[in-house]
Amino acid sequence: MADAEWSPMRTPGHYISRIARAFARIGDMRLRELGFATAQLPVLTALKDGARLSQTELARWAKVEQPSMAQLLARMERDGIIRREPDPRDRRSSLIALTDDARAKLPAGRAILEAGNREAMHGLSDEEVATLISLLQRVLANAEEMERRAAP
Amino acid sequence: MADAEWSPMRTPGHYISRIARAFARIGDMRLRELGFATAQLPVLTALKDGARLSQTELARWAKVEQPSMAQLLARMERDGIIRREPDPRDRRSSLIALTDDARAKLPAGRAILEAGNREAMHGLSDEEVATLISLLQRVLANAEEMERRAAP
DNA sequence: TTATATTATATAGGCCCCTATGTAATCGGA
DNA sequence: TCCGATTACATAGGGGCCTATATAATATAA
Repeated sequence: MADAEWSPMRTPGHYISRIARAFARIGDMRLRELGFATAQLPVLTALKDGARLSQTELARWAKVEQPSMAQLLARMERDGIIRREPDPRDRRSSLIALTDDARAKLPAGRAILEAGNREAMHGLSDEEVATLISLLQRVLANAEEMERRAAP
Repeated sequence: MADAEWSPMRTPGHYISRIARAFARIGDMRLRELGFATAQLPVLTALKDGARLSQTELARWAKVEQPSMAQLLARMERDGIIRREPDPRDRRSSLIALTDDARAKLPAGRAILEAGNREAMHGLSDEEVATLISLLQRVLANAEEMERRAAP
């Protein structure tokens, strides 16, 4: 940061950040015709078989904070992707389910995403993809450990 | 997306997205004491030796769109990190430079980030880190190629 | 030299994520 | 049973990224 030799632009973190943004742009562009977005994927997969989950359960599943999920669900409800039903067991909570309309589009969405993933891994052997996933899992575990130590 | 077998949560893209968010949270938390943020790193490194660059040059260097850089620079100017001077050669443009105050904090910021990078790569051999970087570079190249083909 | 690109910023509008905090309902133990 | 702790959700405020579009200044070509 004060030395010409050190380059934070060639660090794994910076590559990861650029790839994350690029994947989001590409996925969102391709899913737009179906009315989906990449941020919705965890919700769509959690609810795909007709399951009904609470907002908190969805937030935990998607690994985002509760207010992030609240906003995402608000947009998805506005766009007709999900529907809320009161939870008979807990008056604080609602159960969230996919609309039939959204459910009907899931197979097309899945096809788009699988094709995108294949393109993104183009030129990498199966073994290299497995290596990449394994290294990413280890780095993610390190990051989570760093956060755990900072805020127990 | 409609099949119990397929899990978009175990895809390289999703791991990458989670790592990117975790790194940003950790880096921002640690840099806060200096008044810096991870999004500012490309700007800080580009200007560290007293260089003066335009907004467009900084956006290209940081690999973000021009309005993103405009907003980032507005926050950095508000926070006393950068200063704008009119460009004598082009009245549309300003030249952006670090304040002395920000420059004085760069070595501390660099130390924080280098320590964070080491922790994030904990348990990975030098060779594994090199492999990870190489795989990420190839995936990033694929992603950029996908965007180039979609919008030439 | 004048009309036409092209370029540098600015601005508007939106998505997605975060922290901090408030409110209401539920749970658990004295 | 009743009260304090926990839990579910809502809301406020902000960072950071994006696309689309407007405006002004510069560059280029007929």
